[in-house]
Amino acid sequence: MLDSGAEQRLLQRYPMLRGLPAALHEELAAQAALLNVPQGTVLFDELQPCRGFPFLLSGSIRVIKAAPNGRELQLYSVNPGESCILTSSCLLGHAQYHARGVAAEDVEMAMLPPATFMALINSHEPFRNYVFSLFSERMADLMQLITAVAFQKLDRRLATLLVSKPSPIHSTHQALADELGSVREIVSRLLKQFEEQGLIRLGREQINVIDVNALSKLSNP
Amino acid sequence: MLDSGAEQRLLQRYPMLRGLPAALHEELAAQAALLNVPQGTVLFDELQPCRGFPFLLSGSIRVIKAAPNGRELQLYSVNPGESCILTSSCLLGHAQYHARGVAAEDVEMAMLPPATFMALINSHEPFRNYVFSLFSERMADLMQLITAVAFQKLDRRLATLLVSKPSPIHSTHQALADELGSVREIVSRLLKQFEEQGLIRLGREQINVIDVNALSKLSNP
DNA sequence: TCATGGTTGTGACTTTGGTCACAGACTTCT
DNA sequence: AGAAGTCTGTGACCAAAGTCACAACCATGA
Repeated sequence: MLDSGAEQRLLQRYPMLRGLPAALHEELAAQAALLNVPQGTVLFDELQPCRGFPFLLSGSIRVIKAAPNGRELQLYSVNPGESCILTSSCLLGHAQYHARGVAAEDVEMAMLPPATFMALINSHEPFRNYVFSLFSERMADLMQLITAVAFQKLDRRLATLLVSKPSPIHSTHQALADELGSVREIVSRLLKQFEEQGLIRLGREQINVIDVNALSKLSNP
Repeated sequence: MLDSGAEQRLLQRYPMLRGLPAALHEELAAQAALLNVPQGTVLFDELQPCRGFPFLLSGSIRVIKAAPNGRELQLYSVNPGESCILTSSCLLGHAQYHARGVAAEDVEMAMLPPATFMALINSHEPFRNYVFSLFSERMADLMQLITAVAFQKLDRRLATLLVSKPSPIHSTHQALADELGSVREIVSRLLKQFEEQGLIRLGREQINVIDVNALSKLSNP
């Protein structure tokens, strides 16, 4: 059940929900549940069934694959205004999750029960188009990721990661390794090389990008 | 324009197209174009816009990513009754292709213009659900592929590939390497090892799986 | 301040996969 | 039968990434 403040923010983040037919609008407000979850919470995991569709209002979610030996790889991250396409996939395919979702920061979201989500999809074309284009986007991301993992060396992928973040970057080498699907030592080593080449400057949990151009060239040669 | 024979076969392969409202049914029959393309044809490629939505009637399509150095990696393959979700993605996201599609055998398909596809999606719920579940399935496949590429050694991936095909397998080592995103020599070497372990028997363009159990265990330890 | 725990640096080593070069075998076509 | 092209086997070598072990460093709070 959403209060009117929450509903305002929902519509602001997700404008394609405006102009709903009255009945749907009622149902949306009545059925959605406002949730606050702290950073680090596992929101869903592999082999679990889906319990609903989340509209992210603030914070962000890392969607990752974890290997049995402790290594992990980030598939993508979800930000406010986007949606967890993996969840859509589960709901629409009546299947289970194939990855893990973790709150990267404190997260506030409006959770929609499956039935309401299906009603939205079926009766509101703007929302449907929104879901479709998200599918399309994520699909492209995943394919990009696959080629990166299959064909690109780690220094290039690391460079790509670095330029994709606003400098200065606050994260540990381990966290970067987890995004790339690699290990801490290798990332440390590569970062060191980048520093020696004058591309970045390293500090504790901090990376300053000095030469964006050179990094970009490395990232996309 | 479909003749009634082709339409029969289309409906047989794609039963969710039955029960269309008359107007849509007309449009489908009028707008769809029957195409025959020989093995090896590149049906679409990266950075091209989509020209339509294909219903595969016979044959199959390999969807691959090609690296600049000549290596390639198969993302998935499309068989009759399925659809090229990548194309849906393009059409629905108004974007371009992110991979290449090649006819693995001679292919017969009914090509739907974008506008007709959109009309189908928007007005026929069974078809829409079909597209959604395909999205869901492919998404799962891609995620599976990502973890395989990122975390599994090549012998395991090769074993998986071998058990997924009906024995005897007729293909060259190069073709297997292209499915895995690796190179011929490595695949030859691994196959040799498998043979020495009594898991398979090798012949020219032929692989007989001897010990499925052991291979499966390798594939999924 | 001292202990603790998280973060980083680093060297030695191993494994895996890729590259190169070339030989031998088989197929097909003339 | 001979030539050309394709497919396979293989050894030597290389590079990238991962593993292990350990030291040093920093921040925090007891």
